[in-house]
Amino acid sequence: MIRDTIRRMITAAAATLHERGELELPADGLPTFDVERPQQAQHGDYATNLAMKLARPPKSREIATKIADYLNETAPLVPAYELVEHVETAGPGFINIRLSPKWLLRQAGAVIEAGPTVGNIELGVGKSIDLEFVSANPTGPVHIGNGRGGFIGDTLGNLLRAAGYTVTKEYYFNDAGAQIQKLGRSIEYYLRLQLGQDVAKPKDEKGEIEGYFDDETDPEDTFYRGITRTIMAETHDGADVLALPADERAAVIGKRAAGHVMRGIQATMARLNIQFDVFFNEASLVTTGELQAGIQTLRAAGYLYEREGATWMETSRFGDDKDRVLLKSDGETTYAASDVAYIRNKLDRGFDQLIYVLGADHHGYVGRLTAMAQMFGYAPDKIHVLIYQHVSLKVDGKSQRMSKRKGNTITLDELADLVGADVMRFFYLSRSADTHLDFDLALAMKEGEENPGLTVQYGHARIAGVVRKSVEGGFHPEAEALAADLAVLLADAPEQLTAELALIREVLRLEEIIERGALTLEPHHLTKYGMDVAAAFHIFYDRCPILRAESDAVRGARFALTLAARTVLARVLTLLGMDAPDRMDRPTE
RNA sequence: GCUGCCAUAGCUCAGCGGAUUAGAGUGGAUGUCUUCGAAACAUCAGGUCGUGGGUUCGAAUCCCACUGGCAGCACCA
Repeated sequence: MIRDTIRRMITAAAATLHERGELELPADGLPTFDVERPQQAQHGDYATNLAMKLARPPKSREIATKIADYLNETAPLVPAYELVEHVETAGPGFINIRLSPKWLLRQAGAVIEAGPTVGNIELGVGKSIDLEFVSANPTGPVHIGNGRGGFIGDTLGNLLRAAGYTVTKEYYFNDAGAQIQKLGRSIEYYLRLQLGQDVAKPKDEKGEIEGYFDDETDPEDTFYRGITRTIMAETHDGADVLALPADERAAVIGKRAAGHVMRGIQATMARLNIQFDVFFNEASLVTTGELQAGIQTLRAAGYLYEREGATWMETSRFGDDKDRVLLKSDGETTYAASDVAYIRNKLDRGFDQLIYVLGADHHGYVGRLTAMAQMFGYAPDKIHVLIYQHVSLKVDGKSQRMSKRKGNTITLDELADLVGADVMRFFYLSRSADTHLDFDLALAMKEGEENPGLTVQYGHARIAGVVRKSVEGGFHPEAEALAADLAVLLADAPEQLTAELALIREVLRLEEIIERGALTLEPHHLTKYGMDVAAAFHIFYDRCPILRAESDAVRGARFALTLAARTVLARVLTLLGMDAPDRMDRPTE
């Protein structure tokens, strides 16, 4: 990576100056310093604050000058530093590094040759990560809130893979426990209704209606009745299941219904290109005995105790704010019990890190998860929890909490029908996970027509169009590009050269974007970057004729820039889980 | 009460302790197609970075308090 080279160069310069006695360093060596992209292009390609870390102004200015002078002397002599054009100092002691235009342009070939692996780095090579996201209960369709976790998780996984990690994308289905019974009773109600029986909706102990139902105020909401029809078709109009003893009935129907819901969720995920390697079922923890084994282990380790008839685990010993109930007073396991078994299952699979992408309503989970890992003897820093803030729905300019009861829930499928998967992905991924997402449907639909993400796709399609046209005209873009010497572009008109250099600079930033996204677990930088690359290409395209370039040599060089841009745009779109189209339908006037 | 998150242009949002002009998209104004795709490009207008302190040579960025908003604090899942 370019930035690493710059950093090594600066470090070496400081060391050499120190040996010569021209630079004082603290006893514990070089302080940590930043190598960053200045906000303003006139300050060069990279800037470092090393001198300011070593001393305060005005002394920092002296140090900066010493280092800059040294670099200017040595850079031309060291082959590895050929990327540097000039080093200068500015302000309170910044060292600004300007890259060589010739060197920059010549990187295009390597980008094209890297193809779909462009931007890959080795940050995580040899490390494995389990990445869990969505994990919505199989009791109903996934809504636009679950979608946020889905898009963030999926793209984060892609990003981590690009950074070299081995990533398992995982979905945990809570297909055991009370909510499945509840689902069973709800479907049983609909079954009996279908059969013309006189039944009432199921109720809890307090006599309140409890379960999962279609919204009766919305004639299009037939989700649970649809599931019911499917089950009727499978069970001789329900006869097979309704004949069961009462205590088994809810479980059997619930399990069957949950299976259908799960397949529906999987279809929704597939449609949105949210990919998973593993769909893990909570129920399997029971059948394999892992649930009981986990409890045994904790008991043997002395982390369990009885209080008020229930069995608790001492998670507070490991930093959780309170202890958690493992077994209820009626002997049933809690959700936390499954969590314990599941986290152990994951850790025993040998992952170096477990990442959870969770909604803001789960932020109290962090302490509990790390405590659980420690109870099994694993280090707490193996657990990383990425919290995304909630999605609320904006109706008539007012945001309100989504509520099935109020009939203002939107499912992911409904939204995908309206705007399409690519628009959704870009819309969601443009925002940091920390921001509250007020989903304005009217705005999303408008953005669907005029979406920044489409500009990125259009950039890719536009390039594909140029390539098509070139081939039709008898040219060989790829061969010409790889044979070209881009240094010929240095003779271009200033306005053109500026656009060409801006484009290659943008293209070469991909590795840094991937590194940053992987280190901070923030996939949203990719969308911004995609727009930057697309914009750089569009400006280049506007100023620099490709096919009609003034000479064969210039044409070849511009083919190289064009194909490098295509390579990076395709990669970014793929990381974002979007299509990289070769053509797009023209918008209607 | 305790914990986490948010407040930046009309709107939706970036902004990785820095550089006398804080960015993008969108919306507004005005130009640019007999030319490789105008879903593009160019120019202009638009901001007390919620408020008040503090740390620092330097704060939208770090710390504290406050205001407003969201979420959580179950023998629910």
